[in-house]
Amino acid sequence: MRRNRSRPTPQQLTTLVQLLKLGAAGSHVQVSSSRLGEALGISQQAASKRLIELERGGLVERAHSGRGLAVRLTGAGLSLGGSFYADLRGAMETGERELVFRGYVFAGLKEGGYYVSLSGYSKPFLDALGFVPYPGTLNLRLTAEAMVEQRRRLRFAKGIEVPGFEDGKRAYGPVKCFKARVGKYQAGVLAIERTHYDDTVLEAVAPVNLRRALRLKEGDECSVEVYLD
Amino acid sequence: MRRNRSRPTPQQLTTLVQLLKLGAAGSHVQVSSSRLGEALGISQQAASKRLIELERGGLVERAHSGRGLAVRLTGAGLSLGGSFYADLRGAMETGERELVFRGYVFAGLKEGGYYVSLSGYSKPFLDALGFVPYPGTLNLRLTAEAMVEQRRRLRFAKGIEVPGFEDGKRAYGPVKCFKARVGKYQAGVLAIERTHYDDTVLEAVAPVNLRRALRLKEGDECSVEVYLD
DNA sequence: ATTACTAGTGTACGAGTAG
DNA sequence: TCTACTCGTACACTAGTAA
Repeated sequence: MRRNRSRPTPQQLTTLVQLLKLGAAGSHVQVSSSRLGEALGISQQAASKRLIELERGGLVERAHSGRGLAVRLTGAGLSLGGSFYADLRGAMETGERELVFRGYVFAGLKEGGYYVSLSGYSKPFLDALGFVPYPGTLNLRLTAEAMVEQRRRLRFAKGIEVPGFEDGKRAYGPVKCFKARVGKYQAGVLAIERTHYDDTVLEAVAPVNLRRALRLKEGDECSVEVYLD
Repeated sequence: MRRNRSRPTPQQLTTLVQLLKLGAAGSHVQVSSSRLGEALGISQQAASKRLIELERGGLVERAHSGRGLAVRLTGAGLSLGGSFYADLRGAMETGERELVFRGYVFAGLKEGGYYVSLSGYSKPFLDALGFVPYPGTLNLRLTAEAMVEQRRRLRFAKGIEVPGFEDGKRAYGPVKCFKARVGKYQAGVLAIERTHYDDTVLEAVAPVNLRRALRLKEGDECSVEVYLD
């Protein structure tokens, strides 16, 4: 006996997820088998076959439409994708909702500090965190491997989105942040993700100059509580 | 040429997700290849091979431990699982954050009504929705297929968890609900999921007796706004 | 352009089994 | 019990190509 046929194959599942990413959840999405294949890293022919298989299994509706296909998940497909998503969310969001970081104060690259200093971010930050940040960040260098791993969780946690803005000259993108606490001060942590290198740095903002308020010097140890929601 | 080897195979991905569900994100998890195989719907031998492949790819750490194996995701594995999750979340949470339901008032099975009438739920509901519910629910029968599909989204949306309680005799489980509005009244919608049949029913609660307040009779049409977050 | 057939091939699988 | 080897097979894939 091969496999319980009532269970979707990994191929079916990943194809379904890809279709969800393409927006085939609510309404029909226009997709060609070559584009789908490209997105999945397989050939056009294999993508075509996968769609046919998904249709056989009652997971998608498939109709020829102009140059390509119009595809939409059926109720069964949505159920499958939805429970897969719900399961994964349960797995990813398990654990503490509050992370304590410990690291060492360092000057940093003033990247976050630059953004916080822009007056256009004041209102968005007030809405997101409940305070207007002091124009400068407290940078912590994370050395312990456990801390770096913990930092990585912030990449994939939802966080709070601070919307971007334009000032006429250029546009400033949205920033993901988290509510936090440093010592007795209400604070926020910025999750600006550019490179994997960033996982050793934690950037905190607060209504006050944290460095001065807590009398922190370069290299001092410091801890930050981050609230995941 | 087969496939771009830098991309995980569907098999690798689903195995990784299963490991995440088993809690291999933060710390090592004790798992036997047969149990993993069972969870994945494959044989013990295949599960063993998949773990070896994942280790080869640098996605998990694997160590023999007593009777079975101790498995943990590496940084690369967490990154992969995390971005997969983030992508899927983006896909699933796309669309309106506010759903408008339209259906017909009917007597219902009084299931939700029974729960709301229990005094032990009063405080949890107050915390979750901001009001103590009138002991009875307004039941809407959804007939339009679009409404039923929309109703299905509530199954997989996160919602607000109303914690359960014990009253000495028995324990009452947690209930998922959403903030909502019926006419001019602040309300809530209960998402008690027992069977797929439930997707044609929407159960609303409010601080007042909605049926009386809105002068609704059996079979009257009525609409409910549900807020997904 | 497309979709999707056919043919041939690599591989993931289950079964059996050793350590 | 466990893990994980070998082996034979079923199948998902790529390539070629028709419509």
